[in-house]
Amino acid sequence: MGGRKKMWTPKEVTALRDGVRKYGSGKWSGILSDSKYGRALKARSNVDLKDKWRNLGAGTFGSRKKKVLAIVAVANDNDGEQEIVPASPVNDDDEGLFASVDTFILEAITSWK
Amino acid sequence: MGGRKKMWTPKEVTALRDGVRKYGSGKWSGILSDSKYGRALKARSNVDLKDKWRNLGAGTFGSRKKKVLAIVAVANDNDGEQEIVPASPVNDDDEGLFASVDTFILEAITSWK
DNA sequence: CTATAGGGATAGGGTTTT
DNA sequence: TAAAACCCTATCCCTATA
Repeated sequence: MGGRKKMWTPKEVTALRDGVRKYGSGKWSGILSDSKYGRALKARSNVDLKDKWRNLGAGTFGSRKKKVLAIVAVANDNDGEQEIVPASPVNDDDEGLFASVDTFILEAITSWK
Repeated sequence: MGGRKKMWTPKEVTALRDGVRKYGSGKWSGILSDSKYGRALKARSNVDLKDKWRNLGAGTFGSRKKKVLAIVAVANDNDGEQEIVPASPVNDDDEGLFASVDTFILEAITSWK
């Protein structure tokens, strides 16, 4: 029995949230029947949508303002070994560049936990 | 606060093994409901059974083996924009690049101490 | 038969204790 | 440091109801 739990991807969550905005909470089959959202949710059943929506509402994902928790990068050291290191802006001018990375990682974190 | 941990007795382990032999791995509540095995496992919950079966190392269930570290890199593209790219092959599916990179980042963060 | 809501169970990662 | 026991919870299952 491998991989019983299929974690929701940010893409799927977005499709679900957009679907609920259009059809309303509880219209799971309707959302799946919509080509725009159903395509991204192909691997999910109407019950799956219901369960995920319940979890989103009870949890902290919500619509709150998100905070950056961490920025990481992978670098090669002198021995050619790859390692994960904290990545932060070198100076103020770099903040703009890292902003998009922050958002990217933040989306990953919030969808993960 | 002493004695928080209740070590499993040989009698309990035997009941668990016999129960799994009859009902199968994953049927924890079923095992507890069976008078033959549930009696010896009265002090254990279904989650306890799951946890014990896992650290008994039985089969492929609940392997604690660590996943291969996913690697990502932060790079500058031709326009000078910063972006995160996979540093190892991505298994292409219909989720697209975003979902794949997202997974890499999640695993990187998970492994990051 | 199809669909949703709600309660319950399981899988897998994380944490604590020995 | 390792291993056993325990905790957290996203995901999945069962079933009453319409």
